[in-house]
Amino acid sequence: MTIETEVARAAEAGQEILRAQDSWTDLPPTARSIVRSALDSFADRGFNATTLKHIAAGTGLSTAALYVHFGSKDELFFEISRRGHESAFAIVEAASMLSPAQHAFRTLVYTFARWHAEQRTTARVVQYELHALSGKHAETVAGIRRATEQVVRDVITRASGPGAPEDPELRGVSAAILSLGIDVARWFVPGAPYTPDEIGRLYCRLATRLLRPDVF
Amino acid sequence: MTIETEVARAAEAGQEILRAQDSWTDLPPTARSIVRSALDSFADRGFNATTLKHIAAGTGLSTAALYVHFGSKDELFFEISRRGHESAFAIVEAASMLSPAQHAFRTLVYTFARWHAEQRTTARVVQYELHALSGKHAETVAGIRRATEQVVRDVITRASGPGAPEDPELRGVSAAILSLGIDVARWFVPGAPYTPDEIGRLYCRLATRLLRPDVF
DNA sequence: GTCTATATGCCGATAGAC
DNA sequence: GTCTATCGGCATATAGAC
Repeated sequence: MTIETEVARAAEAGQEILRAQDSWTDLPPTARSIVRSALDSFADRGFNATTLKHIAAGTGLSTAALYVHFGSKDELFFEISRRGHESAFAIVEAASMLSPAQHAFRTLVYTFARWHAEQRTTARVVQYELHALSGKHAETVAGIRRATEQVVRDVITRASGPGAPEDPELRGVSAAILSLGIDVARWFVPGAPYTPDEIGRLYCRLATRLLRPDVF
Repeated sequence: MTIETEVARAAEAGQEILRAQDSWTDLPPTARSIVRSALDSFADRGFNATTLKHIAAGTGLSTAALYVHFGSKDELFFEISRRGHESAFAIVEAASMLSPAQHAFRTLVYTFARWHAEQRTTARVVQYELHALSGKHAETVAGIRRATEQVVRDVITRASGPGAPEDPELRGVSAAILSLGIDVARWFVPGAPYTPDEIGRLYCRLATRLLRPDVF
């Protein structure tokens, strides 16, 4: 079994997982368009630089009309951030349940990286606008983040053993793989030298090098 | 020559490079304290959420007094961002001039990663507040960024050959190593499980795995 | 160079008509 | 549910005394 075959299998499984994600289909049309507009602005201006005027402009509504659909700017942001975090958790968890462990590992890396490219606006809000949350909102999101990171670490640990000498770098490797995936949301722009699929495949191969340089 | 010996040599060279960096010693004391206060606030609140009141509070001055030392909030920010970018460029360039190429590579990875941890406030402004720049300011900074990335890519290319089969993943490996270093500024907090030195050494080993899984 | 006082403008949010 | 009009507050920046 070559590495390329394994990567191809991971890519297929990852695409399946990403397809299953729906975004905001439960909301009525007006609320959904507000969310889309807010998400875009939060992603490329940041929370503080985004005004209600920006959000309203993307929908054709007045700023006053926004308050019919959301309680406040803070609550609108929280709802977006929370659902974004849940989405990231869901894809990671779905990958983690595959077997064998090494297939789960590769699928997780592929899916996580590709999500950060494909859902770049959501991912930016999720990863880079945490400071805009406070109090109970911040706690809720922090909980989801911890759960996500735990799943990633578990998958990596399972994939690295048993049957192989324990890698003393395991903790560091986990941190690096998580870090690589998240940072995609910072540098990726549509039309970049890589497509989301290519980023997923690339990181899948690189993660394999990081985890077990001797496997292939 | 073991990998550990090589990492130790890179760490030593990297510390030398970082020691040579001075921060704002050319500014008069009041201006320097304004910069320090602004830097702290920009780093953990972001540019837009930082008010002149925040900056002034960190210095004991009134908001009006700030204007004696800096033209505007935008110019103060630009000066901080520009010098931060120049600092990042300087350490990368210093590492790039070492030889042999593989020692330059390891030292660059060590230094770049450690800088993002140790100078975390500066690094956050540099890497995550680009949106606050516009016009000529944005262009100036973009130029320094391009130069920095070019040096990194060149070092990695030189370290990977000649005398070895060309790695088809070379571009991707460069992107990943740059990405890993930058993302340290996002997740690192003082007192984390790793010290800046440990992060540098870890990333030095991981980068070696990424570049040439077969070398050690 | 630093202060207090203030000009000016935009922000988030609300009131009330339709 | 959407609008126009507006409130109260805080932001950056300036004026002018010391």
